[in-house]
Amino acid sequence: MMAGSSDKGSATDPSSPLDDGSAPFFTIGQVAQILGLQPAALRRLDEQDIVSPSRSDGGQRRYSRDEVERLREVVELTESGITLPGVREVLALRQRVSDLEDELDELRGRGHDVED
DNA sequence: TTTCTCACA
DNA sequence: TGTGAGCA
Repeated sequence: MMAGSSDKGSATDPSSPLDDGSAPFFTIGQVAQILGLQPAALRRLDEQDIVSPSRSDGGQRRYSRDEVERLREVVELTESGITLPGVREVLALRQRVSDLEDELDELRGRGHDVED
């Protein structure tokens, strides 16, 4: 049998920061390439508070995997004809729905009667 | 070289 | 929204 303790160094750790979607960072140029946008477009999104990437050495933007996924939703909405302020409203509404759903689930779990 | 901010069209 | 100038 194979001694299962030879390989598996540290490439598939389910609890590694490399798996935390929020650990890996991309430069604005990489994100622009992935989303097919111009670096200036990513800056507009940051200026309009649609996405808030972290900053690293020198104050350069650092986009995490989660930020890139959010950017992808934003570009889809903008390409649908929605303006940036409109996208911001959609994102806010989506978050509001998730928050209310969580609250609703909590009320149900406590045995409370949820009236519509 | 890349990214930054600021400004203009 | 895209591009340019000047800087770190």
